[in-house]
Amino acid sequence: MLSSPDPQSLATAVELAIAARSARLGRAAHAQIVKCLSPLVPSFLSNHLVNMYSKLDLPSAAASTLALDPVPSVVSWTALISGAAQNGRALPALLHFTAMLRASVRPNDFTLPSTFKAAAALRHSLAGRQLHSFSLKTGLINDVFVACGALDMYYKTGLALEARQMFDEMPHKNIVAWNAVMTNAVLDGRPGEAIDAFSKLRLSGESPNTISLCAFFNACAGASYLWLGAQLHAFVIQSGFDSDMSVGNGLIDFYGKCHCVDEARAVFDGMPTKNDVSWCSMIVVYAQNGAEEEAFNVYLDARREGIKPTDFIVSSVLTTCAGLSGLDLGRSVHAVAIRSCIDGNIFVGSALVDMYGKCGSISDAEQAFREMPDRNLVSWNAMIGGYAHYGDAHMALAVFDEMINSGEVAPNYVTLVNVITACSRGGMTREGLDLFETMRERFGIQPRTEHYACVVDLLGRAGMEERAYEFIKEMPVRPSVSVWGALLGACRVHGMTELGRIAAEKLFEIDPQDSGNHVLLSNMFASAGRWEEATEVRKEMKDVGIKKGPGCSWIIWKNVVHVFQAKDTTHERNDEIQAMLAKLRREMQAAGYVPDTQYALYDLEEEEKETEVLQHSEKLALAFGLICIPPGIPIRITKNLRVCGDCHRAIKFISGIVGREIVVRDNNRFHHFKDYQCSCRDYW
DNA sequence: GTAGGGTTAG
Repeated sequence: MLSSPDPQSLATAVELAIAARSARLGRAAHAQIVKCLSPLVPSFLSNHLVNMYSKLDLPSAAASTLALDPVPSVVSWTALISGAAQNGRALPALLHFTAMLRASVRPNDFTLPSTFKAAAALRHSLAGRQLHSFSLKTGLINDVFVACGALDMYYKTGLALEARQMFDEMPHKNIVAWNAVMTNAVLDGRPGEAIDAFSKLRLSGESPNTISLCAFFNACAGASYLWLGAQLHAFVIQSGFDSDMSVGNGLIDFYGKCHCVDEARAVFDGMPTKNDVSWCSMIVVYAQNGAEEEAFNVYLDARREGIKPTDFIVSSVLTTCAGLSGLDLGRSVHAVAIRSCIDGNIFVGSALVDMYGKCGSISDAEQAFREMPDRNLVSWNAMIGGYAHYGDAHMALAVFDEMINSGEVAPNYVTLVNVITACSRGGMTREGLDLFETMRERFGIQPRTEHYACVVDLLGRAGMEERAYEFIKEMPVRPSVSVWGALLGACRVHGMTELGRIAAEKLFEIDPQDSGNHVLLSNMFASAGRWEEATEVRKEMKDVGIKKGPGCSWIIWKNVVHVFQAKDTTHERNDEIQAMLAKLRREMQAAGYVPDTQYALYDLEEEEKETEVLQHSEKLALAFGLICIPPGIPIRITKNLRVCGDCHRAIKFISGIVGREIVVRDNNRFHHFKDYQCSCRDYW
């Protein structure tokens, strides 16, 4: 007969399974232990096994292994509790702790930190206090690990005063205590306090470690302290910390939040090893700095590198797709989410609702919303925002009522912005005003400047510009750019040139460099035939050195973004596009279309104006779409400015002539064109 | 043999 393996080598096999993070190896080691040593499995092997199952996040295997130990030791219990706490199962962790006490096993200095962590995760300050007094009575609080656990727990349960007091009273402040102070200051939105703690830490003679550095960069990112963070980056390079992955990830995020995209990329490219967090951070840097295409490319690179699409990555990329208005890209990411079994994650779900809403597929947004296993405030806001974008005020209000009645979550200021915007787009002026006037008493939400802007927009769209102006004059807070911008936009649509000029001048005062407002004013004069004033505004822009961000429209076809500017002839299929435009012009005119040349931007002869409006970017993009997208597939165009009035009329005609569905998303809302009609019913 | 503080998203 073969000699059995000795218990020590069996323990080694269990440890190897942990190191390899392999449940298969772990189960094999367990089977071998049972085969060789049953029924007398020594307690120390039982400890190893519980630890192994806990670390591999197999909670029921861990619990049943412990249950089969006739005398489970403090080590087994501790492994069970810490496994639960580390893997986000805070309530089971606390339940194990009480079960341990009931079994008359005394917790030790290794048990308490994990238990504090569980109480902190549950935001349960009473459980935390109870654990704290337990630590005091047993004297375990004198252990620095236990004290740090209590400190962190007090911060996370919102008792910052108790936490500070504990910290001040600690006889020996180790690096973990300092780090807990810093990370919690950042989490609670007090980056200055974290930076302050970092300098005190250095004065105390303690050396910062990678976690202190992460917290520091995080604080600099939150406060946009570019200079301070860049200085510490130099220190990081000197001290060799830059090869650490977490520090690198923190640096990427820091530079991204300070809008230094190239620096973030340089850190990313220079990292010796990258993980999913590094890739995700890089995607977010591009997405949050207006480079959605680049963000999507980084995602594709990550997939090619074999990076697992995590819930973080997928929700970030979905936001990118929303920004690009890339419905097909978004759908493909949705498929990835399903295959990776993360479509039930609340972040992913909300991002899906948001993406489908912003890409104009409201039924998909609704479906994604209804299928979410859990919903929170952000999910509801995304759904209401989707209907607002779509211009369906009735559905936005219906979902809003459903949210209130469900009692799941209370609305916040974003919710109110979305509902009032929906009322504005859908022409429900009375309902929108009612919501604004009662939001404070009904929902306890203080109106912010965003809400005032919504109301100005609401009145302006309904043709009540003068009333909107009176409303602005009576505002208790200083009107922001968006408030005056809403008035200017309304004046442009309704040809209220004089009031528009007042709004524009206020805008120039607040933000003299913004090109959009100058262009809007100039266009308004042009529409009114006041060419001299229009030219004057343009000239002023040139003199002050304002660069005009070009208006452009784009269309995504076969994963390629095709961008067009007005009068753009640079596209490789320009000849076909021009031929298509000429053909459309003839057919539209036969159907009764007359070009609306008030939207031409220059003082030209009538015929030249007609040619000018024909070359607007949305028409070029549409012509391109008609050439390459097969019949039956809706054509989706996105524009970075508001769609022009002539283009709106023309596209209504074209949708009927070619018998196709055309969806235009401008910076304001969606227009679904079908059979000579638009979903906005010409009210926008 | 068992433990603490961490980077990314809607």
